[in-house]
Amino acid sequence: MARGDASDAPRVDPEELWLRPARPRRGRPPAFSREAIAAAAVALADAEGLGAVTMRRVASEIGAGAMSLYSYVPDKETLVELMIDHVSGEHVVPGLPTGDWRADLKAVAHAQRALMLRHPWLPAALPGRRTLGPRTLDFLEVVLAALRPTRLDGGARLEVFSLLTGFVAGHVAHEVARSAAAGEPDRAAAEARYLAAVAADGGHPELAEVLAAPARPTTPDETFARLLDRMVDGLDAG
Amino acid sequence: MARGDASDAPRVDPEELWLRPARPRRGRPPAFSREAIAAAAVALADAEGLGAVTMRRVASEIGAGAMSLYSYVPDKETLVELMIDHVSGEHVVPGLPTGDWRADLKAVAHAQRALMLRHPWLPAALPGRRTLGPRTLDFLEVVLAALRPTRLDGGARLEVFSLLTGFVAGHVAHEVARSAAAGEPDRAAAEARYLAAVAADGGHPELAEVLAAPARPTTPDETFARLLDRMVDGLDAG
DNA sequence: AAGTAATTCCGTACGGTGTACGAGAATAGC
DNA sequence: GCTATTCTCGTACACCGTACGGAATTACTT
Repeated sequence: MARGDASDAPRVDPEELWLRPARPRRGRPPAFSREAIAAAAVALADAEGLGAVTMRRVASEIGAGAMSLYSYVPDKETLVELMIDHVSGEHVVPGLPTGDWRADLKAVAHAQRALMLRHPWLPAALPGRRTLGPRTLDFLEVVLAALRPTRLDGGARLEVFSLLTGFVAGHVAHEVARSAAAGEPDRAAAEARYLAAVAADGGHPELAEVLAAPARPTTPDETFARLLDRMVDGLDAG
Repeated sequence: MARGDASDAPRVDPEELWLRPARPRRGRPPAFSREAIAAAAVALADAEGLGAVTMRRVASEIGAGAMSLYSYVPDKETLVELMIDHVSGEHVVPGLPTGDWRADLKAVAHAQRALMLRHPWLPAALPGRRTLGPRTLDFLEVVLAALRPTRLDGGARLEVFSLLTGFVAGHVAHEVARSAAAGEPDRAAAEARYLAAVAADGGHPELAEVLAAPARPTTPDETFARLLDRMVDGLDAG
């Protein structure tokens, strides 16, 4: 990110954020809802990228004044948190757990990837993550249930969850960047020339060999499935 | 990231960036070097976080006017690229390959983690990555060499490299966030209360069980090593 | 020696960002 | 009706990346 740092922010209380009282008894009634705001922000990010998600932009999209958002959200960072949890509601995998934890884990990972391809800004937004929202916790719950047959202890199961999420996010980020680069043939060609030049200097024989070998075409789906299989099959059942 | 998007940027030619002519024949001689600029930016990011890295700040740190940096770098994004490649020179793992590719891969991953702990902004900066700089290519070369005994084809070896890097980055990002949160006991307590409240509502039995189980203390090093072993041991040689 | 082209240096300025502040508006309880 | 409470949002500020253009400095050409 060229994003700000994560080391000095005045974070928000997750209790305040996620389990807020249903309605204040007094005062002017809110004209919008966090749900609606999150939905608008997500739509914006989907259409124009995370960079287009601005307080002013989101507010105007929803028909509100710029500063009104701050009644619902203390921070822009929190808005992003809301967005993440909003889309997290989408990846439901019906029929889990099946008892075959490896298959379940793979199904979950495929759902995560589908979600991230649908919302390409997600992998980039995830690293700054603060707390897990309710939708994300629902998802966590499913993964933990799927991992029950492994007899891993609680901590280890949480680790596997974050390992899996991190893997998928990293992979999809790569995938998205790659497909974006493919849209600009000039740049792709320049990059290829650069790598070729490096390979030609003799200092990188392994790289040269890899580049020289004809890359047989594989679809992104196949590549992901292959890597995922490698990873999941290697996980020890404890 | 709450960072800008990666889908519409006017990228820079990697040839222009990385294999620039040694010196222009004419014109005023440069007062600084990309190396020095990158070093200053890295020092800044190490000390105050990636958010403190602004063009003006870096320039003043080096004793230059704000706009002078644009003679060396077309973009702020490119500056970050420079920073990444600058620190990539640090993770040398002597004596590779040994022939035991799993052990080599683990050693490499540990070196990567050490690097990222030394430069906590790195995991956050990585997702926007454009091209691989020379230092990073040196590192890639080592990993490819280590993977030679696997007889994986070139594409698969590149995949393993990015899988490994992504895994380490994701894990360290988590680690850094966690240790930052530990510095604010109020927030950590609030988060714990929030999770306890969610667990208490009965809708997340698996989560409740995990939270109820006493977490036996493990060091971050152990945790990382365990996850890494799980992953690497699972990689197929084939 | 003089001129010209190339390159770096950097002050100024512009549009855009997150958000602090505070004055108004709308509601509920007393 | 009064007051407390909450949402609304115009204005303002500091800061960001960077476009622009003139001054400074060098090397090549003549």
